[in-house]
Amino acid sequence: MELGLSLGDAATASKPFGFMEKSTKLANKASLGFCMGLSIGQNHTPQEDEDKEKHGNNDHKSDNTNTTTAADANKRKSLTVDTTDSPIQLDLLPNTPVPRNRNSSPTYLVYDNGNMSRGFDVNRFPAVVVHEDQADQDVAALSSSPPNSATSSFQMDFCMYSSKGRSESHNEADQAERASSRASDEDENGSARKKLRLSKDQSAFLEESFKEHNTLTPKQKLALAKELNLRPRQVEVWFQNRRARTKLKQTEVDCEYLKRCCETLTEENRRLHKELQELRALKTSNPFYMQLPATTLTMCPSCERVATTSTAAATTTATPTATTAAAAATTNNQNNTADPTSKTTGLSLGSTRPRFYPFSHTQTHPHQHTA
DNA sequence: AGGGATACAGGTTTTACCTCA
DNA sequence: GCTGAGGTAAAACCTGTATCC
Repeated sequence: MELGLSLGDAATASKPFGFMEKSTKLANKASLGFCMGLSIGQNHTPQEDEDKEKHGNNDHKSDNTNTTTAADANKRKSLTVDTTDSPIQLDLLPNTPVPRNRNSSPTYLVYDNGNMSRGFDVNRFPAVVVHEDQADQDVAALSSSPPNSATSSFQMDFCMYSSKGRSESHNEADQAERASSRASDEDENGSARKKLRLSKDQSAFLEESFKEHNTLTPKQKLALAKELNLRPRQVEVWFQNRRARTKLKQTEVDCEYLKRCCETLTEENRRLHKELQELRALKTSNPFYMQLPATTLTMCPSCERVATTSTAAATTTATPTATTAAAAATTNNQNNTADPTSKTTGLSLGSTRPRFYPFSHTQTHPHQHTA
């Protein structure tokens, strides 16, 4: 029965990993009670690990086979960001570049419809005390471990405490057995990449941490890893993937919102075209009504704005419809600041929207082209 | 200036698990 | 009930780039 974690580094290989201390810290938390079992067998011998490295095994093999709980079926739902129940904050500012400052975190929109129940913060994490020098050493050894450095040789079983029913525990046992069986088979085959399925509690814990800050300092990473009995690399990967999921979700929401904006604008465009046709028809059928003898309604070819080409003072003689349209256009212009597409998305939809200028004064080109 | 270390984003691959026929 | 195919989410990985020292 092997309990050590070999990281392929002579300096760190002799250093037992955090789980050796037993995860009573975490288990003592009533809300997070899970224990870790260590399965016997299927462990690599040091020789095997050495052989792996010799054969160019340059990825971070995860040799710890995790028990997959029956509750994991719901984990995905809990992990994915729920945008339906929560009030969606459509802050569609352009994607701000991720600051490279390691002490700052990029701002992602996290749709959080739940309250922080524990307010977990690894910075003030009570259960883990990482001494500075120790942390530095561990960080240097474990954080962002380069290829070839993380050939772990232990297996973990994160089994839920008895907060669930017996049948579920039975299922978990079955799944653990299956996982163990698979792991055994794959080990015999050699270099199969094993994927650790994080337990529900581990995921929840990481989620809480992610809500606090979606990037990790090396020490935070180490503290989380120790607390969850994971490798720092796993915590790091989890956060990377989590950020990617958040961004993807945000992109989907943005896309949906822009689609709605497009539909709205299309509808408005259709309406304005229709009104333009009505005005043209009116002008044709009753040219004296508008008292614009030399006026023609033309569309500016460059900006597609409707404009007159005469010198007639038309506003006072506009038809009710046209007046309404003018008022609407004015209103639109005034409300541009409230247009979400022009402000919050960072897209210049507002500036390119066709504006209806039914009548204008003394201008052959009635408007200014703005960049 | 430039080179190494590090962190991250974005994309891809692999794996576990679910659904359904 | 069992089984295999297909789909999906997530873990792990790879690569390029930016930043810091």
